[in-house]
Amino acid sequence: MEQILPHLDSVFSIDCVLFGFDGKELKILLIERNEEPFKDWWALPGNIVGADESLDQSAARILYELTGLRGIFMEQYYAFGDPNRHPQGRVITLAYYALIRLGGDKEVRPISNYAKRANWLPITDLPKLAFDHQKIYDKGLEKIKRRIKHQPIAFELLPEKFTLTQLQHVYELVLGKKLDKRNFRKKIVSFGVLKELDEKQKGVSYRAATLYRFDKRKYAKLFGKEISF
Amino acid sequence: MEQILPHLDSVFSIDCVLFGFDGKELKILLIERNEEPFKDWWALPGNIVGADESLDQSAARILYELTGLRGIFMEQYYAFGDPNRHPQGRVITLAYYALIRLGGDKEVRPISNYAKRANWLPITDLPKLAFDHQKIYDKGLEKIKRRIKHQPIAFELLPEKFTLTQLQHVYELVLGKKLDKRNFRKKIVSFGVLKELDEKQKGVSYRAATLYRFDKRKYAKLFGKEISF
DNA sequence: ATTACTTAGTGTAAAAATTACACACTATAT
DNA sequence: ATATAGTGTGTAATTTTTACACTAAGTAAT
Repeated sequence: MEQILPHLDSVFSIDCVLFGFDGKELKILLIERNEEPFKDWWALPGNIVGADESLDQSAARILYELTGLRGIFMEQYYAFGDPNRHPQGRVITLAYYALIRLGGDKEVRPISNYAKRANWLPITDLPKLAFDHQKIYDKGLEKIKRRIKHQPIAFELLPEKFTLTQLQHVYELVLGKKLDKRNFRKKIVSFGVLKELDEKQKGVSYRAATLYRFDKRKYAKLFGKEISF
Repeated sequence: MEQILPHLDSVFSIDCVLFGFDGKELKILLIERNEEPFKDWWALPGNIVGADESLDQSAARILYELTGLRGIFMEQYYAFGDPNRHPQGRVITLAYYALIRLGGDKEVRPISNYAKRANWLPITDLPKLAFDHQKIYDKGLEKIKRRIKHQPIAFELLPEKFTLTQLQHVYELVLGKKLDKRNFRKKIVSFGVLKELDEKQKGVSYRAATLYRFDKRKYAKLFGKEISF
């Protein structure tokens, strides 16, 4: 984000709310700033849009630099441009959210000159954020709440193969409320975008659940029809 | 829009899709450009964001300069920033839509140095647009299609007092499909945000319909509950 | 005053979707 | 074998959505 302050009239940046799900909690990736303003505060990762980058490319780059991940689902959702949102000058920022399956292989590796460190923090217990980043985060959460009701974005937070209980768990965390198990299954299956696999969950000390996969083909065919939770 | 091209690395502008309803058709306000690039083409009105303006303020100013109207409902909906979207340099633009009741008092008065003239053109018959403005418009229409299903924005296109048939007409034009009269009335009334007036339509050569008004108070009370069409 | 015309305004039955709700089954661990 | 923890399933009641057509009210013309 707003770490660099060239003497231009205005700066255009992108800030990202990276939502991660580790099987248990919904988290976002925050960086601890190493520079003024807001030194030592937690902030959303962001950066200035490069001269030859599209907006989506820029967002993907920012995410890559911070996590080493590519091919992550990201979407812009709101531009913040209050003249006073940055204490040192005019910075208009476009917010993106990203959805990431955590807890496997890849570690977050914060290699950034303006960040001390980066951490996945549960959204249920966030620190105070720098700039207007609380507002940006709030709007991002709002956005995915609406999105998850109509678009198949929940799968982006899960491994390729998942159980229906895990899927329900994602919905519950994002929507912030409990859902009925039987009704949830009935509905989600009725959309016809899940493929039931001949495979069971492994490594659990109880009856293993059936694994499912999101079937992009079927979804593409449905396109136009509205999914609705 | 992008008429001025200072020698900056990047320019940040706002483009507006002004939807107007005159009781019959849904129209948008387009300007005919007087300068290269795209001289003589039709384009969405837009301008560069001023140094001390918020984004919403800037959008409101652009609308005011073109129409003389203030206090119009506007909302940002998408940022377009392809590096090649403007032939002469990097211009990132944020798109707003506005909803305007046409056909009364106020005339559109295009006083702009870069426009020959401005015209309300029916969305059913639009000319080719400059830059990527077709894409911007398409996305704007998409946006209000979704919005009108969940938020009470239809009223912005109507006079303060309107008939249910007029309201239905707005929905039909935006959604691009016919709706059933009885079901429409049942539903819209069931939301409980309309106030039936003791007043009838005037100046029609047939039975006058009852007038209604959008009741902001009632709507505010419902806030949180979702309207759904 | 009669008539023709145009839109307003209304109800119901069938179908579909949503909700609320509880227990037996399966696998593992001890 | 037993305890434990989560899987997986059905139904009835309610609500919502859909499809559908005629009478009433007012205006205009004769």
